[in-house]
Amino acid sequence: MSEPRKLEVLRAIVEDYVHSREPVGSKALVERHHLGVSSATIRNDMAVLEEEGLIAAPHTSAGRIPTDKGYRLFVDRISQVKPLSAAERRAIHSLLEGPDDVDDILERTVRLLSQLTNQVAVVQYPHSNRALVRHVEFVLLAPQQVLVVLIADTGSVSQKVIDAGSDVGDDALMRLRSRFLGSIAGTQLALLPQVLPSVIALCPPELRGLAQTLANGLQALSDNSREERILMAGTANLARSNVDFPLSIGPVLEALEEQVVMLRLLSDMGDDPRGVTVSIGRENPYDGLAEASVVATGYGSGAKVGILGPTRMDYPTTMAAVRAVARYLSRILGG
Amino acid sequence: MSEPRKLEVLRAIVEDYVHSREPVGSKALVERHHLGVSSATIRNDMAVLEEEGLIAAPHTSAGRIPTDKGYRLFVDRISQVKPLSAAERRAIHSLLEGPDDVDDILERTVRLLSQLTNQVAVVQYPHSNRALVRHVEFVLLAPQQVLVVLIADTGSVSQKVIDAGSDVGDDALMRLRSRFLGSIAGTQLALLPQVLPSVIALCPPELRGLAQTLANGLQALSDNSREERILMAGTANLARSNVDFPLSIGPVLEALEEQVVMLRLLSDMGDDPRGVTVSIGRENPYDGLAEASVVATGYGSGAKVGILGPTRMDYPTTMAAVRAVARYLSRILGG
DNA sequence: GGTTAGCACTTGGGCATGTTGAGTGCTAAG
DNA sequence: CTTAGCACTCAACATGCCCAAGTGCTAACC
Repeated sequence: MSEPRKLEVLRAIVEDYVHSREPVGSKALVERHHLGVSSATIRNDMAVLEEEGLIAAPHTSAGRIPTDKGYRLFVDRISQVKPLSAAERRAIHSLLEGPDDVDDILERTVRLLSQLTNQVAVVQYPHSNRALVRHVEFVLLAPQQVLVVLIADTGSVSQKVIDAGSDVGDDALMRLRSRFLGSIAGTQLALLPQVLPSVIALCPPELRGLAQTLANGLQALSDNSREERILMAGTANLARSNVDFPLSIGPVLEALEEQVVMLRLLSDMGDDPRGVTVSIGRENPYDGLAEASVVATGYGSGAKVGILGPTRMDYPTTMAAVRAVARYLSRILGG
Repeated sequence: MSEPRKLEVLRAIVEDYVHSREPVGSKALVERHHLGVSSATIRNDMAVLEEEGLIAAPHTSAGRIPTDKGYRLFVDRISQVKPLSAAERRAIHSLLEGPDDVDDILERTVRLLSQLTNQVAVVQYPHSNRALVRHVEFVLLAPQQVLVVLIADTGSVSQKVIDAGSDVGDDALMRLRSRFLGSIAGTQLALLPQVLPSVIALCPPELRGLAQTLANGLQALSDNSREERILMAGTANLARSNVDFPLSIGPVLEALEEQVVMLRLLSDMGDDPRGVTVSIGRENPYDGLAEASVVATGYGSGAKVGILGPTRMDYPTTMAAVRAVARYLSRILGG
């Protein structure tokens, strides 16, 4: 039995199964793909593949379906990313043009990606490490409540209401605003922790308490504001592709709702800058996603875009779509 | 046949069916509810109810299930809102305390509501009609791109990137900022359309073009920023309660993703300030929701909170939960 | 009049049984 | 190493049967 043919058989099984959703048998295989051998030979090969844990039979006399491990091998060694169709390229082009809000762009991106792949699309807010502080605003909402607004030069705006603990004067707030603004405008968000203490130190003693509170607020905003959130679209696709497995859809929806879960999932996936990363079925740390795969990649300065779908998915085209969308996204939002 | 008993029978059918998910027959009915009559009598009553279109039989010899019309009658005339349990009251109390962001509060609200009801919870961003302009900020992102930020005294922050058409100077922007701020700080968002033209008129001619553009931006922000968005949680509950009807879950997810659909749905539902409004099954304009009901009510100054679930739902408790949550929300966010 | 008991009738669901066809594994020959 | 052939397995489908739940109706009852 030749090694190349064995891989060819696995490829054929994966492709047929993804296409038909049904276990594929040896006879059907030789008919659909012109491997130059008989079904009996294929059967032998399949027996080997099964022994190696790459495929499995749902019951004694049914065809085989790929295991997680089988998909893994397929993705890593057999498949090659399919180029997108011209229509798809055009769709990406046109949908992502227009010099709009970051939020707008991301929203359109997930929609587009979910339509291209027929899966659930997910995008993480862009990392703002390199982003610079463009503006800071303190707004008094109530005697003890201050709204802290942090605006980056990327156009991202984040805000937070903080509790001052004691009454705050409007003038004090103004003075602090100028101080903060003067000191931190233009610095990288990531450097705030190092810069803020010196700002506080320079404040007149009577304002220092408030300054500290505000600094904490800014700190929190720069840490976890945007980049810790995700946007998604296309959950309805779950219902469509999983007509037969309604059971598993619940846990998946739960996972999708837990932003924390999705964020960990995305960031745990390596950061290969050239290609997309795939996490298949049980490779996946979260139990609810045992029958799901995630295809994702980084964009811009390290945030992730990707899709989530059933393990039985068309990896080559999906990977192509994710990669293409990520590239455009990088281009639009700047590296 | 007495009218009151007929209603009593309908009530019993609804309650049993909601509880058991199975068509309910005449015999089971007399056993579980001590109506003082025999099953034969109930059968006669049921025949009448069926004639009136309030209940239906899935097939010749099965029990009856309520129709949309039946639920309608149940909700309107028979049921009375159940008081929440002490534990539930406490949950509402504790989860909604904490003087945080509007976004935070809303997010916690939908989570809470979805847990209380085991349905999909939906909340519309609060109407900001009465909100006052607290602050305005123009930030230059690129030579021709300006970020317009509008901060209301409610703590709501909305932003938008606009294209200036020609290069913008930082100083010009500063001057305009002061002008706008001086003129519109403290005015109601809703009144912006009337106030903005006069601000522009007062600008020096060379700035008027830019002023107009910025004013348009502010206008757009005040119109459609927040109040046209919704937040939701608990989509996983759909999968749980609909174990038997996996078919219908797809369209429902689609509807939920289309914010426009949900917004229309919510605003089309009357605005009875005292009670919750219920829209049952096909009463619902959107086809995908033919087997779903929406229970919603207004809060604050007219935005909606509510839940969406299968027509077969426990209306009394659900309505109670929605009402209670809406009340707390009104209280926290201020009328 | 409304209510009830009794009974014939309908029908989906469960179960045992049989049949079919796809698919396998194995063996022996090429 | 490949292939033909064959016995074997087993889900899926079909058929027939029975049962329980539930109905609708009629005739008696209060």
